[in-house]
Amino acid sequence: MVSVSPCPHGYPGEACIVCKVRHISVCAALSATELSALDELAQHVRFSQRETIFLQGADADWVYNITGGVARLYTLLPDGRRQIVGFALPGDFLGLAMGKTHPFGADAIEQVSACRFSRTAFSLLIDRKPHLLRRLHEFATHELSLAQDQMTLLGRRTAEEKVIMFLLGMRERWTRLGSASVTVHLPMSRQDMADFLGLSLETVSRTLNRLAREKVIILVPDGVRITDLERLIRPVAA
Amino acid sequence: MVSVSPCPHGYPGEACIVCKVRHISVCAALSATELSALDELAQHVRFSQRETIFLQGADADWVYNITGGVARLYTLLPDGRRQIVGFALPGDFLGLAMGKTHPFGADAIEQVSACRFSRTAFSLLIDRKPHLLRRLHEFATHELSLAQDQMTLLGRRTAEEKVIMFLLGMRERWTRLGSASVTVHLPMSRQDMADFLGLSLETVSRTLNRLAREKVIILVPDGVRITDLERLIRPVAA
DNA sequence: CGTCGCTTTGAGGTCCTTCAACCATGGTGG
DNA sequence: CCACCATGGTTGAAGGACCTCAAAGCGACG
Repeated sequence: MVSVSPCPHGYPGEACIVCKVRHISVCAALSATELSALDELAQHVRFSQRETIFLQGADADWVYNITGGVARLYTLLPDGRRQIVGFALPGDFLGLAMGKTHPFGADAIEQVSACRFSRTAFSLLIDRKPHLLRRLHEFATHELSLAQDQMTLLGRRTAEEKVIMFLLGMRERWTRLGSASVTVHLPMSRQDMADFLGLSLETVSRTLNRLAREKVIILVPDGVRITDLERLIRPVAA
Repeated sequence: MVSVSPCPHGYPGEACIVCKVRHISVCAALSATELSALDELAQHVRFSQRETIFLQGADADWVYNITGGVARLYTLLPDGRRQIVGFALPGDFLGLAMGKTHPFGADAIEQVSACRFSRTAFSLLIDRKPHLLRRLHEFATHELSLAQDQMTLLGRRTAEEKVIMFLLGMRERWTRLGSASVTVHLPMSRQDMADFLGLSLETVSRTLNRLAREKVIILVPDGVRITDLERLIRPVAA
C-alpha cells in the first residue's frame, strides 16, 4: 500500500531544501524561498515493489517527482501486449503534460519514493513561475529527444544493438546521478527489458548471456558489470 | 534552392494576421498586437520538393512554423539506416527544444512553405511571453505523447497494424487541418513510410496492395481512398 | 524441502527481410 | 514523336532474425 507522509525528513518546511534530487529535478528552477512554498504543496509518498503508481487512462490527480527507486512507464494494448516507454529514475518528473488523464501507466520496480503535488495546484504554480515552466519545458523536450532516439532503436536496430544500447543508456543515466560504477544497476526483469526494446524476453536473455560468454559483460544480481567497454560499444559505434 | 521573402502576402506587417495556420500553430497564443511584433521577426521561406530544410546535428539557427506542404523528420545511423521520427504538416513547429543543434534532420517531401524565426530572437520572445511558452510546452508534450504511441507501434505492432495505424493517423491529422475527405493525402514514398514504421519498403507495398485487393482501400496517386473504414479499424481496434 | 517466480536454454516455426526481376510513369532529347 | 532512361512501385522466391513453445535450472522464502 502507498504510504503518505507530509514531512518525510522530520524537518517541517525544509524537506525540499534537503532533498537529494533537488538540483537535478524540476525543482532546481526554484529559489530557496520558492522551495519552502513548494513544501506546502508537497506530499512524500512511497510505493512498494510492484505497486501501481497510476494506471494508463486514469485521472491525473497528482504529478510526481521521483526521489528514489525505479519505476516503469508503459502502454498496454487490449490484447495484453505491452510497450515500456521509459524507466523513471530519481530526478525524473511524471506528469509533464499536465493533462487530465495519464497517457501511460506507471508502477514501481523497486521500492519508489516520490514527491507528489496536486496537478491543479502545480498547474497554478506554473502559471505564476515562468522559470518553472521553462524548466518543465526543458524536461519535456529532453524526454522527446530520448523518445525519438528510442524510436530509432525500435525501428532500425538489431536485437544485439538494442540490448547494448540499453546497457549503455542505463549506465549513462546512473553515472549522471552520481552513482558511477562499473556495475550497472538493472532492477527490472528480462520481460521489462524486452517490452522496452521490442523483443521477447528469451531474446534478451540469450543476448545478455552471449555477451557474458564473450566476456564483454558479467551478469550479476540486479545488474551487469561491464568488463570490456570498447567491445561493447563497437557494434553501436557512431 | 530555398526562396526567402520577408513579406509573402504583400501586406507589410499583416502576414501573420492573414496566416492560414495561425489558429492551429504556436502563434495562436498571441494577441493581434503581439502578432504584428512577431511579423518583424518572421521570414517566409519556401523549400522545393526533396530540398533539405536542415541536417541532423547542424546548428539550429532558425526555428520553423510549417505553413504548407509536408516535411519528413529523420535520424540517420552511420551505416545509412534511417528512422523517420515524424512527418511535419501545416501548423507544426520545428525546433521545440530550442537547442543549439537539431537532433534530427528535416527535408521537404512536397514543396514546403514555412515561417522561420531566428532561434535566439524567438528564445528571447519566449522569455517575455509566458503564454507563448505554455503553448510551446503543450506542443512539446503533444509530440511526446505521439512519440510514445509510435514507440508502442514500432515495438509491439505487426506490419499490417503498423500500416493501418499510419493510414488512420494521417487521415486524422488531415481531418483536423480541415481538409476532411475520404482520400488520405500521402505525398511520401513507400520508403518513407517504411522508415517511419520500421519496415522494409516491400512489406509496406505488399500490405497496402493486400488491403486494396481486399477492397478496404483504393490506391490512388499520392494517397489512398478508404472504402471500408470499419474493416480497416478492426485489426487495430481498442 | 517443496513451491513460486524468474531466468536460461533448446527446438521448431514464422513473419518479415533481402535479393532480384519486372512494371508504370514521366521527363528528355535525338 | 517516341525511344530512352530515371525513378518509384510491385511482385516473387528464398533465407534469416527473432518469436513461440517447452522444459529445465536456480534462488528465495516459507
